[in-house]
Amino acid sequence: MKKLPRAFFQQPTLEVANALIGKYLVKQQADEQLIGKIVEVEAYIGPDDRAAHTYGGRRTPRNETMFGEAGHAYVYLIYGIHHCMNCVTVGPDYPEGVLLRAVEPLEGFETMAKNRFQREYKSLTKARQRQLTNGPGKLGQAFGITKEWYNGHDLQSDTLFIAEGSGEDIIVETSPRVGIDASGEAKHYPWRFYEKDNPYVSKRPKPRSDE
DNA sequence: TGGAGGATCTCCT
DNA sequence: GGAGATCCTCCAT
Repeated sequence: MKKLPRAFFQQPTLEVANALIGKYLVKQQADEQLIGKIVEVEAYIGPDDRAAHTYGGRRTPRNETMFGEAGHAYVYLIYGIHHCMNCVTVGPDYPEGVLLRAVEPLEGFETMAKNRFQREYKSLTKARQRQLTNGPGKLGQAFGITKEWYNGHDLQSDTLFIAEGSGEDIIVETSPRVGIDASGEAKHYPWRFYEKDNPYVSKRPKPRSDE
């Protein structure tokens, strides 16, 4: 399992987002490893991006991590319930990052099933199995990533990091982002990246534009 | 299989 | 006071 170096995250945000598809999210939990292949992400480029928490350089206690060094985790609470994980990119004082929207479980199925549904994996329906990690809040819960423990976490550590993938060929597609309808121009930016035809991708892009 | 509505923290108006 | 980078349950097809 080869950890991605900090230099990877210091590239331009859109390049990092594109390159993250197919990489592995790894968490060391007790004596078990949780591994998920990243299949869907979104880029958030603060200063110019109305949809970002850091639009216009807005700086609050919540998003302080985004202003720090690249290669750290920005974990925030959304709707008061769900934890979502981002990778901070570029560098200090450039509040940009990539939201991890979905992963495909590769190792640690039992732990993920327990974290999500308090059930054994084999007792889950097919639909539930797919719902383990096919959304930003879901993967956060499956991996046990909370803002209390992991906001500001250095991804060079051994407990939570991003690793090189298998090297398989991956077809990456792009689309506008999800869930940001009220964000003006930025909602049209094709800053969502996902692996073509992967069943764990959270949502299919809309068949047609509704504009 | 899909749409409506509720849950409940953080920040802005 | 209200909306949000969401997800779950319930109910109707």
